[in-house]
Amino acid sequence: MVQHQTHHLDAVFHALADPTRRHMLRRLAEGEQSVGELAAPFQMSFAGASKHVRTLENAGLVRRTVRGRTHICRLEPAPLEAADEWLRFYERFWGERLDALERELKKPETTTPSGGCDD
Amino acid sequence: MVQHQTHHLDAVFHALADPTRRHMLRRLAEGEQSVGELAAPFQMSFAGASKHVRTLENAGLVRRTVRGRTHICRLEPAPLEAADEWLRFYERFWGERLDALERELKKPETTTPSGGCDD
DNA sequence: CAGTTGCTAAACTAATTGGTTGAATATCTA
DNA sequence: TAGATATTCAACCAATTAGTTTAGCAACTG
Repeated sequence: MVQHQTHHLDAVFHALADPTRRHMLRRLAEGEQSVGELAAPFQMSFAGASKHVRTLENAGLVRRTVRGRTHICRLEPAPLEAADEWLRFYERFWGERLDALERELKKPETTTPSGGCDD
Repeated sequence: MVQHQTHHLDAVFHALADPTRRHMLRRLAEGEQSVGELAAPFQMSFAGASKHVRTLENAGLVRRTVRGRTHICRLEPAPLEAADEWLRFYERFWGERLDALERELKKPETTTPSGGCDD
């Protein structure tokens, strides 16, 4: 099983907390993109966009392959899955009836059903 | 239907990008907590923790009711659902076979199946 | 070879962040 | 009323961030 450490989530959520970077991920969902292609839609300087790609890469959301002089990026879904997993802990709070979940949660000392040390 | 605007996600993901705040949310999943109770487990100053609660509140993740001199916080799941919804767009990238999804994604000009203007 | 292209690196700025402390406010309690 | 409790507010600091510009480095192209 993949270890979802807390500082991973820090980086992942932080990377997602920016519209430019989220937009880049959406583009990458359509297929591989060079840094230049990723940067193109934005007003900002090329170097600026390149830094966004870098933070995505540092968060593990993007993997880069250098082919010639162009850097080809592709989506790395694992950290997104980790983030989703974290979020889904709260799934019962939406959708479900509230009184039902209150009963569920009042069961004493069932600290974390998923048994993790994550926060 | 709830409108999930981009700046909402900015604030939500940013709020989640901090272990202290994620920890607070976990505590709130067990039930209502006062700001003091939320602050207690942490080394930092009370005012510091109070600021974290505030950012959670600003992101819409926490709702506060003032009862007497204590502020009672409870979890507000809607933004978590919005974040999860955003993440689940990428669900096919994990779990699913990769070649299958490549075929799916190569369907030309199906920009965003969920039909939104979100990023 | 010279020039252009794709990209990173470095240095800088302005704004934001996470944290502190000390004071202010309001509520409960003796 | 006086004091303790629960909390925010304001001012401040150090570190980080998002952005810029300029320069540099490979790798293609003629």
